[in-house]
Amino acid sequence: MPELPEVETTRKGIAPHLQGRTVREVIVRQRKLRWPVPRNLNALLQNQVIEQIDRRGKYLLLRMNKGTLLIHLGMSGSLRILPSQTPVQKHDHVDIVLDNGQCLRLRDPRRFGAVLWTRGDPLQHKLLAALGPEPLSNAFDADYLWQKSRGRKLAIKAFIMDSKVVTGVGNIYANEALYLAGIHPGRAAGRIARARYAELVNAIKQVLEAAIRQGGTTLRDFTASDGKPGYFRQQLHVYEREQRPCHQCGKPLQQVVISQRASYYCRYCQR
DNA sequence: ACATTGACCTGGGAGC
DNA sequence: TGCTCCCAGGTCAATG
Repeated sequence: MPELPEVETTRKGIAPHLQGRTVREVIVRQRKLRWPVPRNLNALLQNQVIEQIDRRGKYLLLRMNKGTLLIHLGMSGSLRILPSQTPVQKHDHVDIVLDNGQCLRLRDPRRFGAVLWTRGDPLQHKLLAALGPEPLSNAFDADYLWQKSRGRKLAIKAFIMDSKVVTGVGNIYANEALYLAGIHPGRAAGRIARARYAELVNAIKQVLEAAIRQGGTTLRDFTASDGKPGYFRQQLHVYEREQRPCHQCGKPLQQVVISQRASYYCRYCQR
């Protein structure tokens, strides 16, 4: 489900409820996620103060006094702030109960998400250490992306969805950014000029920023931590719009599969 | 080093 | 109603 804008929307939603609170109890109902949830999570977290909530790519970082809880939402994960007595539903796997009677509840039907504990610098954790730059940071610019693409033969769409190249760009926003930049999603990454990478970097930043402003994209089931959907769907130009008219030229949009993922584009506006 | 594929899961919709 | 098949906001590990 969530790409960077949905994770950032979640972070903004939960942070005010968590910051400065003490963990009273952790309840784990299902340990089998993408990686096993630590057995002793309750013992690890109990009585710790949640100091700060950060995001790195699609990971949420709950920084506490003795370490950091890493949360990844996978394809179908969501986090809610609820009164801790709220009856659990199917796929509610983890509760972090706070000292004010509220709890942070993870729901994840497909269980591709992750909840991991790490001491020391969380950015050095195995899963985070190799991540590429944040797409909204200054480190992510035309020079970086162009340099990185030299000699690469894979499709540009797969290239920008590679978390080692840039982190946080998933299937929706890769499609949208390539449309805005006028680049065909199947074009080899190494055969795109530097000037076009400048367009692409701008498009990625703009589409992510706009989506964050709208609270993310709800296609099927994404909700923010308050249960509300994201409204960026109304501004999608190509994603899940095959056969519908291109917003620039009016001709029907195409759908193809690139690197096993559905890809949408305009054959006339994207080269 | 790079590119491709399979694997992990459940739910919802289409088609019969 | 119910079965089977296909698809879905991710990404790591294994394989050439």
